Amino acid sequence: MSLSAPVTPAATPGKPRPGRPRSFDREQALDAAMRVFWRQGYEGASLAALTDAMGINRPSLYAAFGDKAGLFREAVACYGTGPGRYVRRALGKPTARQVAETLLRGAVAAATDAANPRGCLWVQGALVASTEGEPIRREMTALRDGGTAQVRERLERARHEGDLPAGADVQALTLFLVSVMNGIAVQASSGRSREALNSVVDLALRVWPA
Amino acid sequence: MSLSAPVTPAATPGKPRPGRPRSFDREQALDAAMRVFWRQGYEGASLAALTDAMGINRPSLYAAFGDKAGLFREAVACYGTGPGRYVRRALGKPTARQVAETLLRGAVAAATDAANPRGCLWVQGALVASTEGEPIRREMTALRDGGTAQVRERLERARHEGDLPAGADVQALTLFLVSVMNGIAVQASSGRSREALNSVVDLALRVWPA
DNA sequence: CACTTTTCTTACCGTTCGGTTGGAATTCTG
DNA sequence: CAGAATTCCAACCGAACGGTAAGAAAAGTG
Repeated sequence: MSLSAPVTPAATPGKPRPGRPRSFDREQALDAAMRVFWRQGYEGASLAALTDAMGINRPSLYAAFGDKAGLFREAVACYGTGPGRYVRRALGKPTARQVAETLLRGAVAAATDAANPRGCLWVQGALVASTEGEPIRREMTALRDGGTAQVRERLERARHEGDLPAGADVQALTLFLVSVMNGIAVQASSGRSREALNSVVDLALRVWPA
Repeated sequence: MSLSAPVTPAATPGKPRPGRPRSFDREQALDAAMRVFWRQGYEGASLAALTDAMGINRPSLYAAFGDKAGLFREAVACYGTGPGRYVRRALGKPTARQVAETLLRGAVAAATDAANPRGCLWVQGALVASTEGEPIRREMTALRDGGTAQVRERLERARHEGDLPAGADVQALTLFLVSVMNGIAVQASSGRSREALNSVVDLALRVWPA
């Protein structure tokens, strides 16, 4: 196969360090791992499935990412700057309604993107776990709670800015928003179409005060 | 321990059959298994965890339930006649709004019952799975889809009965309802309080046309 | 009391799990 | 080129996985 590149190309040409350069692109491998965790969950994703998708073997994985939990954490972070980046975008929108709409439409888009697994890694990555995976499950719960808190703070600000009615129940609105997003993720994971889920968003937005 | 009953009591005194009677209550063991699947999911629940919670050993489990998948299917059915029985109750309500409210309040109640694991077995029992568990995951998706279809048919009927506006988008309303229920399940599984989730229901019901 | 039927118990089966070891390969440094 | 540093690869580790075999134990039936 004279078509293939040399067996050991410097994947990240960055700076010349001593020692043999790694033969794979770390970010690319991480992206592949993210998709496996996305489809199979933290515990369902076996090392064999991961290394297979990443195109590397076990010791390389451990050298680059520590262990399975470390790889998962990085994959989740990678999700946040990739498919989940709509959350940060939404929080920067000028009005509360735009925040809500961007969150909901973004959740639908991310969870039904044909180029990716269906659903949401934050939700289905570790919704339940065996006793062994329990720490990771708690981490994911905490991560989701952190996101929820950011949304609540954003809406709180909107209320002070008069962007939401003074009497609006920000806590309830936040939880409603996040719950619908979670429901959309479950539905998308079950195969529901993007159009169907956007009609759910249409209805959810009717709740919005302003 | 003279307090304990005989080592092998006829658990289901029903009809005297030949052979040694089983020493455990099948329904009680099934209930215990259901809780383990509920907490850990289909794949996360190990045979060791199951037999431990059920108070029986492996061969007894296999004799009574076939295999792990068979036990899971029975546990899911048991959930339907137990914690999930609110769905059937909701479908029998006279008005569409009562159907919706019973579904939503029931979802909150079932997912936050202190006597049970948090969340919803239908959702978190097999939301994702490894390739090995994929058939079970599909079964659960189909089961949820079946429930969704029943809700849609019920609302369709309500529309024909004039209980919903003639122009109401029944499909969208159904999906909205089920999505919010799913979101509530995810939130409950993450530890959200019953009161907080009932405030989500309050908001969701504001969408309701009638 | 045998005899049949069913369940219970112990111990085991092969496979897969997450993780590691040791040496060959590949690079930079001198 | 020698030597240090790092990675890659094959093979392996003990533990846990789902599932089963074989025989002892407990009931009904003559």
